[in-house]
Amino acid sequence: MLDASRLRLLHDLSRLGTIAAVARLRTYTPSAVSQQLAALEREAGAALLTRTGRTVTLTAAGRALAGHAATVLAALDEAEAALAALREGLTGPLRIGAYPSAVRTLLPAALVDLARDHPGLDLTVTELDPVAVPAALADRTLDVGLIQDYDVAPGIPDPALGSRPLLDETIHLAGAPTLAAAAGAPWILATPGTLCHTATLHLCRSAGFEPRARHHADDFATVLALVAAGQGVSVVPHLATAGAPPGVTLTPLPARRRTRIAYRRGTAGHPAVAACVTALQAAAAAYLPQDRP
Amino acid sequence: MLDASRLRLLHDLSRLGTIAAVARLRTYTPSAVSQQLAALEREAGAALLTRTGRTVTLTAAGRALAGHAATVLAALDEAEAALAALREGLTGPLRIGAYPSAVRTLLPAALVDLARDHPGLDLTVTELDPVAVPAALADRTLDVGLIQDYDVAPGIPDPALGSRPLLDETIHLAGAPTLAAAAGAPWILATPGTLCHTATLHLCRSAGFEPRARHHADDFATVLALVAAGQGVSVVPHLATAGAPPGVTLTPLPARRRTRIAYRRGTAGHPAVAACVTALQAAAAAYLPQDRP
DNA sequence: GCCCGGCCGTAAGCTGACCTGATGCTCGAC
DNA sequence: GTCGAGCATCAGGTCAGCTTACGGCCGGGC
Repeated sequence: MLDASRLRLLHDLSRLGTIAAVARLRTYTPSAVSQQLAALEREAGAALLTRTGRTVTLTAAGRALAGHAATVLAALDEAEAALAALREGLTGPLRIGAYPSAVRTLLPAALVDLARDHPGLDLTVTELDPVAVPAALADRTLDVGLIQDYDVAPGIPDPALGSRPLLDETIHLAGAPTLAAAAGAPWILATPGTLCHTATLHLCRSAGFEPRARHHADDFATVLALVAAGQGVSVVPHLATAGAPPGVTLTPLPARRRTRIAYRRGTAGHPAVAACVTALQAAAAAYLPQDRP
Repeated sequence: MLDASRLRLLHDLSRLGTIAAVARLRTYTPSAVSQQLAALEREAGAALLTRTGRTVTLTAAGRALAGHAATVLAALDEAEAALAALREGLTGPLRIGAYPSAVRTLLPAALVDLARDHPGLDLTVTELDPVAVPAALADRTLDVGLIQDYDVAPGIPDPALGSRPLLDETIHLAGAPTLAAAAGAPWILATPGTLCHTATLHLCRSAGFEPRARHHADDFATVLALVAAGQGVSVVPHLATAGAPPGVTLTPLPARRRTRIAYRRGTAGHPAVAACVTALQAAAAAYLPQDRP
């Protein structure tokens, strides 16, 4: 019978690409991972990976088996979720990943609720960009994470993840009355590669111009402070406008940012995940009434 | 992470009922099984079984986990089937279970075809009653098995198994011109517990009488020999009438026996299983034209 | 062109998991 | 009451699997 922990290593390899990365993720030595994958090849009776250059790539059989490994791992997730659902109280670790502005606004209320209702839970919050959430969930570095989706740059849903809607916010232009007026102004952009950066680019390009970057800041509080100091213009979602410094003009734009709470598909039935989803949805509902377009 | 081989032991236990039986099936000592299940309980964080009298029963958590274990094992089956499908030639063991009359009639032709087309296959045939086939498939004692279903006593399909139709035969009364004439005659019955025995009982009872058993024989060739010797009457399916001794009157009855070829759901995509299914269906087609009602 | 760093595989050695066999207990049947 | 079946625990030996150490290979940088 194929070994599930070896299948997990293969599944990790199919996402990460190198044995060394898998070893770092699982806190093994690369040697151990290499040996386990070699054993899996023996079990499978087929070559699963080939050395290409100084790295390895999966063969067709390797890719096929990695796909089936995802199914097996999801089934194991479901089994563990079912066990957790049968246990008396909610206990154990729950690792939540969210982007900075959510950590400051939504998370505190949700964490208080969760800690009050389920004192046995061991909550850990990690701040990270939404684009890194799917990988972190697959890595089992996170159990729950907030992902985003701009209507101007819709994302493709990950088939390994389930998700529930959380927020649907208006995007505001900060520092200028209209997008046309902001076209020539200096912009405050996020670091390239983040979702925020690409969404801003999409927004400006669909308005017919390329933003001229002057400053780079990921934190919206920092961004708004720079705008208040007259250092440039930027776009911020509704959630970030709560504590905006006075004197910053905010103009709603015809663009929306949707936030969803995501989890591995197999853990959908896990009571801790379900409790976290409801707590976050309750916290989001407290913010929603302020953002009716 | 839950261990798949331990989950398999739990799954076995849920079907077999005792740790000793699981140990016999897996050729372990009961001590090893007991230790592995104890380790699974530690992993699961819940009591999975309780001692009741001198045996054990599953708790609610144990039953739930056993159900999920079936899902995990099916996913592992599918992964192995996918690997086998990618391999060059068909190799490896294929264990076929069938009832005696099929072993004599259908199997030889199918085995010849299979051995010719796939010389790498290691074919093993086991003679057993259809009622034992689902358990043997679940035990992994068999890979493919013939199951039966009388329209007078329809069976309930096993959700863990897939199947394909193979034969649909007329049942013949042997040794008497009509069922009414056979009511008072001595009967040759199969051993109680076999599907054949219960089907005969159903047939007689729906005709309004209880068959009086005189001889017990499971093999239809033996049954027909006894009928030819004037020792009693019996019912035999079409497949068994091929080499009937002369002088035995055979009367078609308004009852049919359906034979299906069954396999574990996860192995549906296994090329060896698929090849066996097609070979048996081809062999069955050679018998079918003789049995148009 | 050459060196260096990262990646992968193999060999050796040690720790720990796991199976066996023995022992003791409980329960049910005769 | 005795016996047998079933299960758990304990001691002991074996083997899988990890780490460490080492060598080969490729690609980028000076």
